[in-house]
Amino acid sequence: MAQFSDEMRHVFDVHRLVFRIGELASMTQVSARQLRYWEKKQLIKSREREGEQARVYTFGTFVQVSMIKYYLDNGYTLTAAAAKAQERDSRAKLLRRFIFKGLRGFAEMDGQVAINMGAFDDQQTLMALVPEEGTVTYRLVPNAEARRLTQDLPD
DNA sequence: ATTCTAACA
DNA sequence: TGTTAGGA
Repeated sequence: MAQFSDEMRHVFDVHRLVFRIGELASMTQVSARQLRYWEKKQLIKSREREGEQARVYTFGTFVQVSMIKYYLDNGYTLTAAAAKAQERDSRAKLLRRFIFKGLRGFAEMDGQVAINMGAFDDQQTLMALVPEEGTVTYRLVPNAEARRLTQDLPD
């Protein structure tokens, strides 16, 4: 069993899932022309291979392009679609932080238990105020204040 | 075979 | 945005 895991580990390493422009184009139904154009508009990124000139895209970019394509197909302009995709990505990252470490940070705000949900942006942290009964509310506080208020739970 | 940039019948 | 030229 351990041997299977060792041998198959590389299969699940997303860092190995990189694509060239033709592959990404067929995967997402977004033309190579569009991919180059979107990159020029700073909507997506590609990294260069050492010694090569051909673009290399990561799995994350594949997801990003897929999202932009989705919103594009639903009537959004390119710029708006990219913004939507970025927003979705931010929410996903926030949710992931919450799932993996959000429950470790607790604080008390206004006499209520609050969960530190992680950095919302460069300056603010999202706190979820959880009353004993009723609706959970959310508040953005400066990162420094969130750090001061939050008490990490022991492992 | 595939990708690159620049340019447009 | 598509497509094509001309080079790597």
